[in-house]
Amino acid sequence: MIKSHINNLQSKGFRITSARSAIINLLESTPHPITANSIHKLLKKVGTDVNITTVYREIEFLLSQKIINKIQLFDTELHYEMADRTHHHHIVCTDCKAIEDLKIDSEKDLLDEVCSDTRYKISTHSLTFYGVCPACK
Amino acid sequence: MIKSHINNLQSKGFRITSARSAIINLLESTPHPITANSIHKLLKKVGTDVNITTVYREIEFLLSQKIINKIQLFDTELHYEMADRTHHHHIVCTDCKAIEDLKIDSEKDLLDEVCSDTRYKISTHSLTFYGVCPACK
DNA sequence: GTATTAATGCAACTTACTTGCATTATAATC
DNA sequence: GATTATAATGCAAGTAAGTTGCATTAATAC
Repeated sequence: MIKSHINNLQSKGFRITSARSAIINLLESTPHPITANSIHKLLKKVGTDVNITTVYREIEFLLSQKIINKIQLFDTELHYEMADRTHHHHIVCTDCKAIEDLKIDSEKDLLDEVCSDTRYKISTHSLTFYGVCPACK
Repeated sequence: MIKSHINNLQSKGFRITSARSAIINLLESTPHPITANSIHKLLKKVGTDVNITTVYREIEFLLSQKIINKIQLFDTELHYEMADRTHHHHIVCTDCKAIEDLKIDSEKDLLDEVCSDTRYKISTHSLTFYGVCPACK
């Protein structure tokens, strides 16, 4: 049986506050990366009206626990998504701003190529495509 | 004979100020993307002590003229590089913060895969690898 | 129920970047 | 070379995203 993030945190001695569980639930039910601001607004809608500072601190905490990942897209705000999604990338519609997940079949070859070309010890990579989605075309 | 950016701008009726030519020269001689702040500091070193506002406004101008490109890396500052470099990506050392250019042979296959998978009209994409460079390993 | 301390809210701060406006300086024309 | 139009600039103030200090609140252990 797989332990939930909440159970895991609890067993590590962290407190389960309404902000904490609400943010985890929100990110778990959001199928694309979202910003701190969106998290704040969406929590408010659901009745969990915490301070934006708390949202930022909780994001920092969840990052440190490797429960979520930070993502840079083309604008200035950082986005976040659950870390336990299987590895994928993103495609952003420059028109309607939709963000979709993307799986790349040829990814392993790509990584091998870069590893042998650069001699870097690569820890992570990000690949984002920008374009106009079928609906906006 | 290929016209320089300076000549091109001049023939379009834009003025060639010391800030403008210094920033173009700096970016042309810098083999990796740099931030507005770095541009500001480096200009100062060379004796072109312009206001940071001017740097930002010049960046905006050079972007609008498609002379430079804007690049998002993992941190909060935007980076800029000359747009006429042949298409490439970046690899960032998470230790010494060095940024290197990267060419990917299998890139066309990747693009074809994403195009046919998503039906997006893809305009651009960014691919960045993060890791530890050979010197820092 | 009490005690401990993690988590929170608020206000003030920082950083990256932008805007308004008065001034300066490039370059076209005389 | 002087005059002129206006692009470019500097300064100060503003914004937006994110951070920090500190006093207060509340989750959990006992």
